[in-house]
Amino acid sequence: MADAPRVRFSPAPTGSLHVGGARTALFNWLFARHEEGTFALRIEDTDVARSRPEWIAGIQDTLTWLGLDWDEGPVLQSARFDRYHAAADQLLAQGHAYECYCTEEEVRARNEAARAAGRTPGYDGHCRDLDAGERAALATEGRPRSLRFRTPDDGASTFTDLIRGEVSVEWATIPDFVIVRSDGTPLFFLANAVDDIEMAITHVIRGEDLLDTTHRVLALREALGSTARPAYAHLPLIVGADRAKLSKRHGAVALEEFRDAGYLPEAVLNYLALLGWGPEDDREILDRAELVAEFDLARVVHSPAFFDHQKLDWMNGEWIRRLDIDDLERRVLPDARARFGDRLDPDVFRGALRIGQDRAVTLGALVEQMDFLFVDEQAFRVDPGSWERVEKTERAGEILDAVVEHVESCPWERSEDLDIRPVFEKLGIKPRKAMHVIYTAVEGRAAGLPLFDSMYLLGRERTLRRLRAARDRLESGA
RNA sequence: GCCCCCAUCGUCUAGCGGUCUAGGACGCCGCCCUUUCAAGGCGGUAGCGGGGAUUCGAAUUCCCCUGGGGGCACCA
Repeated sequence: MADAPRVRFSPAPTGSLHVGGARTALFNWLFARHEEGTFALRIEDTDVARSRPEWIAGIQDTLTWLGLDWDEGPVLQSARFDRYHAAADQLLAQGHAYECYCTEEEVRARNEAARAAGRTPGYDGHCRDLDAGERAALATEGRPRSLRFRTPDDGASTFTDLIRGEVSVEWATIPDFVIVRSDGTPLFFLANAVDDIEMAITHVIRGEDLLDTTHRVLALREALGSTARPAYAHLPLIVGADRAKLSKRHGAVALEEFRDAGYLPEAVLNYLALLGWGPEDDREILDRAELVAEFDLARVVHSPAFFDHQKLDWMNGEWIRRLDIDDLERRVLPDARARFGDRLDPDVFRGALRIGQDRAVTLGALVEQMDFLFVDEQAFRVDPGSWERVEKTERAGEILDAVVEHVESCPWERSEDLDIRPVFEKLGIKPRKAMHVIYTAVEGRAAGLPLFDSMYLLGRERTLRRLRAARDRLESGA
């Protein structure tokens, strides 16, 4: 067990957990569980200004919702600044880092000038080789002092990525970078390197957008005297419809949005796992245990994956169908209570779940579909688009009359009693042509829960009232 | 501009030199079922970016091109 792997998920708490972060967390977790290693949570909040405690809590809540439990942490980098300062002092003393007196504005201005001139941007080494006198002079001017890491002048940095194989880059193309801000706070590179060393991280699994930074972190580790190197695995990016890295402008990307819309954690987990990875066989629906059993970094694909909401929808439906009725009820109840309050009748609710489970896409949509059952009768409204269709339907009034007559007189013991197909048959109208009229009248929209059960759950009185209301409205042409 | 990564149906992917007239899934289309439909069943549409090279043989190996993406912050 000496070499049980240790991995970490290390988000920056500058927002809620989004799709890309969740996928990174998932792959780390799957790897740790499959290898029976350790999964740690580390919060990279070195950017104090942009980090917020509520985001830290939110990220933990979302991970918990997904069922991604961590064995260590959360380790907060903001509580470990002394470690980073010690490391910075060491690097400075050994000449791996130097004091830089350029202001942020100056550096930015020179970068922009370089870009405009068609030259490669990046720190130009302005303060790289100052002597003690020059440094003292700049310091007495009251200039801000940051610390920069001195990258090698020549040679190349090479590491073997578990997914991509050997990745190499010339040091000459990597400029010196800041490791301690002028306000004294450490930066990502430093904190990341120090913590990975101290936490004895063996495998770093993260997004491909960090591929280039790996060279810098590796150089830092070496400068800090670490002889061990973690294995790196850079996951392909998740992209939007324009093939660019997924972000807010692509729509729903925060996991909380999916949770609130009624996506099941099982489905989200399952879908995310299949984004850039898959088991050896053809299975698409896999539960947590199956994912853990099958997970293998070697099977992670190399190219970016498009986040397909449609496939997620399909998968969510699959997972909803797999729930037993008690489980389904437990998951939907809070939302239904919030929506319907006291009007929520438990028996009717359960009945609605039974008939709705078969075709539900999200829990949220399912609750919305049963709105007509719990709405205050005065507040019952018909969807305008559906009503338009009713108005265009031939003999709609006649159909309503006939159904009213049927509902008035038929037995009312079971939902089967409410089979109104014979009514259509008598009228010589195909149910498929005009059934939507009754759906709209009773449920308020053309597409909804199965009709006969719905009418039965609604009760004879309310069903009749709505049918008659629709009849009257049709007549008055309102 | 420079550096890096990537490249099979619209999308997610299987494929790791012959068994590929390229398989599965989502979507889409059609048909069936049916209580309209957003469920179910059956079927269909659709792809190896281009050019060289290696080889008896290339989706699979190598090179070039093209295309896409990522990075180049006192963000992470």
